[in-house]
Amino acid sequence: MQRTLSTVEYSGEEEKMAVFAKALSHPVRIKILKLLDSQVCCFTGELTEIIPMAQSTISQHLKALLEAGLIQGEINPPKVRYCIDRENWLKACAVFSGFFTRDREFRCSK
Amino acid sequence: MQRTLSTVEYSGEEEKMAVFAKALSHPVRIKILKLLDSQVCCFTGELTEIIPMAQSTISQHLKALLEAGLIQGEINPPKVRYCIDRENWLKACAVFSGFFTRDREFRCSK
DNA sequence: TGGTTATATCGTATATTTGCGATAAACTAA
DNA sequence: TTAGTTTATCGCAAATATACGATATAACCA
Repeated sequence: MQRTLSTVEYSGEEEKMAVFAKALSHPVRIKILKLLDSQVCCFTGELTEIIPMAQSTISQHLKALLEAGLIQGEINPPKVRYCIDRENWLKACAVFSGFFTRDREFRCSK
Repeated sequence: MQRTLSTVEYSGEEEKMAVFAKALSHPVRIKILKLLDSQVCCFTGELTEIIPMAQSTISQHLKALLEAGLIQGEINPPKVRYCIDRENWLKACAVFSGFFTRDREFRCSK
């Protein structure tokens, strides 16, 4: 990609929100988060049984969610138990709520 | 990309949220929405003065926001006045709030 | 040690996104 | 009609995302 010399400046909030939004920009990642949030499942294997996608693809999506900070992985050999990263979940919730409601009313509780 | 025969099924909510999230997955689009929301500017030209990016690139991002339904464009020759699509804005707000708080407390007002 | 299980990573192919300059399109004004 | 203004679209190149199968890794058990 060609790029100009001048770079656009973004606030921390804008960049953080873009990272969270990118993690949420694929429906299968939303589905995974909902499954984890509802405690229906925790292990990768359970996800691969529910979602008809290659195991490597699921693993790739889990990595994306990990890197965005939305989930945590706890190694439980030979399995890995995934769960929502509540701290960042709240952060994401606050970022989106703040964005959509700005100077207007907003609430975000656990 | 290779694809298996079986396709993953997504709910309307999951797909709608992914579309909104994708629109929000680039910091410059977040910045544009914030500028439009704060009424600081409305015309494409004003955005190109504030954001150091090629006019064609800004126009491209505006198109992405239009297609996601987050903004509306009102032709005012030879200019185009952009503004937040409040109806879909509220829809997006509800989708994200619902997602992040699920069975827990949540509020989303204009 | 070797085999099993669960998950991650690699390599690859294709699709999509992002950015730019150049150009087209739509309209106004002279 | 012609020129000017503003915005959209085209064409291209580079980067990133998405999906898969194959393979590597890590831990356990026999």
